[in-house]
Amino acid sequence: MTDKKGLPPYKVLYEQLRRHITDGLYEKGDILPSENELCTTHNVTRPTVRKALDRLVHEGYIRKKQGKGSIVQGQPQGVGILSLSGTTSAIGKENLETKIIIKPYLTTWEDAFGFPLLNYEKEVGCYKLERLRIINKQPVFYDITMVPNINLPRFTSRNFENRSLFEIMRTNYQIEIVGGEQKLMAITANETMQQYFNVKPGHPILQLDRKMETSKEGFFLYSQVFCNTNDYGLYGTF
Amino acid sequence: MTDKKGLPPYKVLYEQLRRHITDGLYEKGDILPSENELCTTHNVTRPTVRKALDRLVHEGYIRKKQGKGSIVQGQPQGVGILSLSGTTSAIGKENLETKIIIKPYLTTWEDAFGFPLLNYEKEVGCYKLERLRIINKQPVFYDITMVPNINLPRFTSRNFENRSLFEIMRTNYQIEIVGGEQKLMAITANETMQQYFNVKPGHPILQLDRKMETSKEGFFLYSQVFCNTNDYGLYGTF
DNA sequence: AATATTAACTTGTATATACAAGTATGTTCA
DNA sequence: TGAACATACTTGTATATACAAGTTAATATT
Repeated sequence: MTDKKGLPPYKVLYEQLRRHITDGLYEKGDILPSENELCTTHNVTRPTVRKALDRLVHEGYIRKKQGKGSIVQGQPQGVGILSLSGTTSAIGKENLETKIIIKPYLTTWEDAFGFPLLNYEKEVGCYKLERLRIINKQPVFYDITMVPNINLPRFTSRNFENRSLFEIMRTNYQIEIVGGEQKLMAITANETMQQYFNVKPGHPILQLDRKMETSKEGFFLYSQVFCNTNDYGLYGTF
Repeated sequence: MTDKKGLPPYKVLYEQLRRHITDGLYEKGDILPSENELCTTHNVTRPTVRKALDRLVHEGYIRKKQGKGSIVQGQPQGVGILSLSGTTSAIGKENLETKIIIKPYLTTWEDAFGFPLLNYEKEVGCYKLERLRIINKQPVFYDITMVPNINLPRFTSRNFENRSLFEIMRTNYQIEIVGGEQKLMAITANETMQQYFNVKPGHPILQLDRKMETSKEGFFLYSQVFCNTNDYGLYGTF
């Protein structure tokens, strides 16, 4: 039994619950319908429901308590920029505004932020996009993302404003980020950053170079994130 | 069916496999016995085996491939300073030298780096120690650690030079770090850091405030790490 | 009225089974 | 010899069921 996209039921349920949490339909402290209720409403059995819930637990969306239920934790603070998810889920949608500085365009690789590239990646080139993330009217993240040019229909024409790249990958191409590696360092703002972040020369900036592994074998995303941690420190759990 | 410790079978299996990997019985690239084999050798059913394997996958010890098997990944490199372990395992022991600046001493809490303290923690006070970590003769980490003063026999008299705090906790007190939360930000070096790291004023420094959860309920460790990422960027996987 | 008990929930764990889907290997046929 | 196929593995997903264990609230008892 699969939905139109061919997703297995447990993923469908996971997506729906996850969506309901990120959309605020369930708020922090709320209790999800019991496993048995979810069984009947979604016409699946308990192990299937539990598989979906396990994932939500793992990613920090909910917490389970025996005898009580599944308690919504809200935006997964456990899955901040330092672990699995992107900046959107690290901060919470409400106050996050994403501004596209450079729309995705097809180009050749110069360098993947120090990460070695596979041969096929060099051949096909990549999409590159630059974004500025603004929290409560204040620019906090400036990131450059490189996506290898495999078959991603209509990729450049999609709307990236206020939508997470991860979300677009997941919902439109069924590609999920399953892990990755990252390098972290503290630097001082260069002229570009001084302009974007509206800070003085010498201002400390947190730099994050990431290579992200996806559910599609051999397909990686590369990004470089600059973060003004003056007002918003990065938060994560492990 | 439980073992002497009352652990459920899936945890017993998990512990055993995990042990075999960390002990080097299985090496990177090896393929674990198939799920069905593990079923028969451990007298459990497949869902139980899969539950144990799921955990190993999640923690990065193995990786599964449909049609092939469970491939051992070796020691989870995903456990760098940004996730589970301390600085020692993030860098590798070889070139890391630890210098104790202030030996552990019993004191009262001023503040746990912004993390809220439990009442009992405030009452019992804490051990505080300061260390400087030197890589290839170059100071890279300066950290302040606070350990609540529960019953830790001979804690202040132990030798912390060139030994990880985590290792001491694990081997001497059977306390393991099981998770935690952290805040990250970029700052500029203050006078103390300028001195320790031998850098100029205005030098960017990476600051990491961590609260670590242990296997002992209600027992947390707190630390603040300052890192000169000029030559050694922090590296981690997720 | 306050307390102890019971019942009805919740999640946690485990079995037994079935089929789908990916991988590797051998076998057959041209 | 070489390519196509069949087979026997592997993990992935799902059902149906059962009981244990923790939580909550109603009920019975004192």
